[in-house]
Amino acid sequence: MAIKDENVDFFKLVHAVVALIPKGRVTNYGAIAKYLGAAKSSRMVGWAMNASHKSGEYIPAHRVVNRNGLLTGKAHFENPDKMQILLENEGVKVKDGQIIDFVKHFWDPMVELVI
DNA sequence: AATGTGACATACC
DNA sequence: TGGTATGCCACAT
Repeated sequence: MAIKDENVDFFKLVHAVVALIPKGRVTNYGAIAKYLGAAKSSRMVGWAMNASHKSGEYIPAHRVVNRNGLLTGKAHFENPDKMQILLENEGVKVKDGQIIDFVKHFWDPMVELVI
């Protein structure tokens, strides 16, 4: 216990960024990865999301989609439809698993968050 | 230690 | 215009 409390895992960073995503906004894996300084680790972001389930905190993974604005991770939710519903509930229009006007709703941590 | 994996991204055909 | 292939890096076994 308390041996590696301050251990900064990549997951933790990803969780932190995802948790900072404003309501009604969405982002993609690459942007988060880039913000963390690992632009080529976009896959790790998705991996972190997978671990977010085990994480005690709530991670709005539904606000994270792929570069195409497609809800690729919906299958990993408890209910695949829930991801779309959550987004629509926040004002993000989703059609057939894809975000409409993804660019409008896009939230770039590099821009919104001070580096 | 080495191999496998993955909720992506990019390039090529 | 869409499928295939490869890169990429951290975590799991």
